[in-house]
Amino acid sequence: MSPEDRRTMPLLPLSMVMQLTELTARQIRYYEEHNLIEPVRSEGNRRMFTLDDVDSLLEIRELLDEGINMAGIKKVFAMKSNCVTNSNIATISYAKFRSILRDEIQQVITVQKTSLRQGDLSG
DNA sequence: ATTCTAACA
DNA sequence: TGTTAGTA
Repeated sequence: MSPEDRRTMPLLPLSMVMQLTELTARQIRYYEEHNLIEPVRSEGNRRMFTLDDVDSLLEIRELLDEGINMAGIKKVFAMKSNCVTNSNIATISYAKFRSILRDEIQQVITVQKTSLRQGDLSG
């Protein structure tokens, strides 16, 4: 079994994730509604979380502790999902690379604007 | 006993 | 976000 499978295998019930992340059931379900995590459902429609889900929730909690709201957290996750470091730099074309880089720069600019305008982010 | 959805004296 | 009601 690959390391990737270990992190994407749905195996944790809500109660475990609650203890592992120090988040309430309400919060965990709320973040799912906002597509920050995507736990699979099992028998009886119960959420089954992966280790990656736990990592995401732990990061969400850190951002929360820094005083960042849902809007800010979504932006941080959006940037991460289309960050160059998560792309296969050796495989993508130079044009593609520049395209992604341009989008990232634009996102940083957008975040900085909203940050000053509505205090979404701490830094 | 545990989790789920929906809703708010 | 908390909390509660009524289920599955």
